[in-house]
Amino acid sequence: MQILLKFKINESLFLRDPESSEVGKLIVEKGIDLIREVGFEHFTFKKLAEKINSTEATIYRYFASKYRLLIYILNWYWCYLEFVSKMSLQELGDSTQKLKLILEIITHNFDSDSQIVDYDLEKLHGIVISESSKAYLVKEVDEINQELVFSPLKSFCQFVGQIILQVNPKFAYPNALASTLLETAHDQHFFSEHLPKLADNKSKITHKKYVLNYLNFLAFSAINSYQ
Amino acid sequence: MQILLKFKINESLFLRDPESSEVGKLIVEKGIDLIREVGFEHFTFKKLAEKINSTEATIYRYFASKYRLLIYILNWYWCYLEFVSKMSLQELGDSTQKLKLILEIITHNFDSDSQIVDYDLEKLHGIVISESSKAYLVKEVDEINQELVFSPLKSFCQFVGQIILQVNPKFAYPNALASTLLETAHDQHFFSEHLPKLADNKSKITHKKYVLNYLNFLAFSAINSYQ
DNA sequence: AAACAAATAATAGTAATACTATCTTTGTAG
DNA sequence: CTACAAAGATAGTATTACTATTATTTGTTT
Repeated sequence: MQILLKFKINESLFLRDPESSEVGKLIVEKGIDLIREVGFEHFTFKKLAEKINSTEATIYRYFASKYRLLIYILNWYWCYLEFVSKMSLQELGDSTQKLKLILEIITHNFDSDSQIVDYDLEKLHGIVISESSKAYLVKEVDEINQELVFSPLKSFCQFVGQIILQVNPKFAYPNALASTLLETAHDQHFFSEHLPKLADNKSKITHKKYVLNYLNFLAFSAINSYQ
Repeated sequence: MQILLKFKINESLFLRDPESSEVGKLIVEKGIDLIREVGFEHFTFKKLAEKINSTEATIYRYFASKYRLLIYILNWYWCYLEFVSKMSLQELGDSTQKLKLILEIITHNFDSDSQIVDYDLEKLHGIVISESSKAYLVKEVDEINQELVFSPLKSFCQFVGQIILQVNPKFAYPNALASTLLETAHDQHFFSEHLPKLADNKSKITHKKYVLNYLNFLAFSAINSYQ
């Protein structure tokens, strides 16, 4: 079975809905490729226009800036995370097992990925690891936060936070731990790959497996420690 | 007593040593102010030149790019962290107390700060919170890492890792936990201030105190959990 | 089939950014 | 007093992040 996911993305992120046309879809799809290839700092609409055989002006009719395109892409990803989590969790009754599954999804140690055909999830994961914090670590964070563009991220973290509370109702930091696990998943993947002294991936396991093991340890030692 | 700290910063980060002249010192000092004020994305050498009544060309004689200046500033900060940690820890015998003190230093809940007069540590802390991950989350990370510009960061994390091992010699993730604590200190401070739903600062305590409490909980529940 | 609007392509242009180059002035060391 | 290095003043280039204008294509209605 192939699944095509469509999420309602905050309309303030685009000028014209990229899902509404072929060029629009190309902008997002090849945008992901290009950001991945050159990094967000070197990514420009001009280069993207060349890649999709279109023009800068056309891309600007969809997105006001490359920054908004990045947040659009991340919004899609955060919606995907929450959707896949909720779908996969239905089968499970035990909240500990639920949290374990969420950590698998966060670290991309999860195979439902292969059935989803919208965007290349591997490339998307690469962007999320290196670029996602650039979405909020900006001077304008409070203004853009008012536009609700971080709602999907908050929503996902609060969903994870509720499952953490199911595991231990007395736990004092459900939202903080949820966001810490997500951020640490990105950081440790990046460190394991590029700055290995900031990680402890000694055995020759994959970066993903290493991160999954570490997150499991971190999450459950925190949750199960008596408050 | 007033303390003036001088660290040996990696020479590949500058073209001319900014410590060697008054303009050089101004570039770093007012650079910290300006990055703080406008954010790294909006920070330019032209604006900095105006602020110090000098010219772009002069700044370029010290630093090849604004990016190198940022890493220079972060290097100073990482050296400061390790230095202050090592100094303060001499008095303590208990390794648990040592780690607690390190968490105070990381979160800036520590008063030796006031005696140090080189750079404004509060402003520096602000930059570290919002901009430090931009130093390594770039496409060029592997090349610049070869220039050893991340050595002070790695050195500090490994120092903290060793103390973690003193607390629990069986602990499997000393370096990962050290880097996680540092990054989480920044993330949670930022979230508590700007995206509070990603944190759990319910009571009306300061961001710093909240982060300190959370880090203490996170660190010791991880370290004391049986491997 | 003609008429229409909407989207896109093609092109040009602007202000700001990230530099590089050159030439002059200034301050200090021998 | 000379020399020489640092800094100032000025100019210039390529790229970036846009905005604007016009022309062409495309799909839809009548």
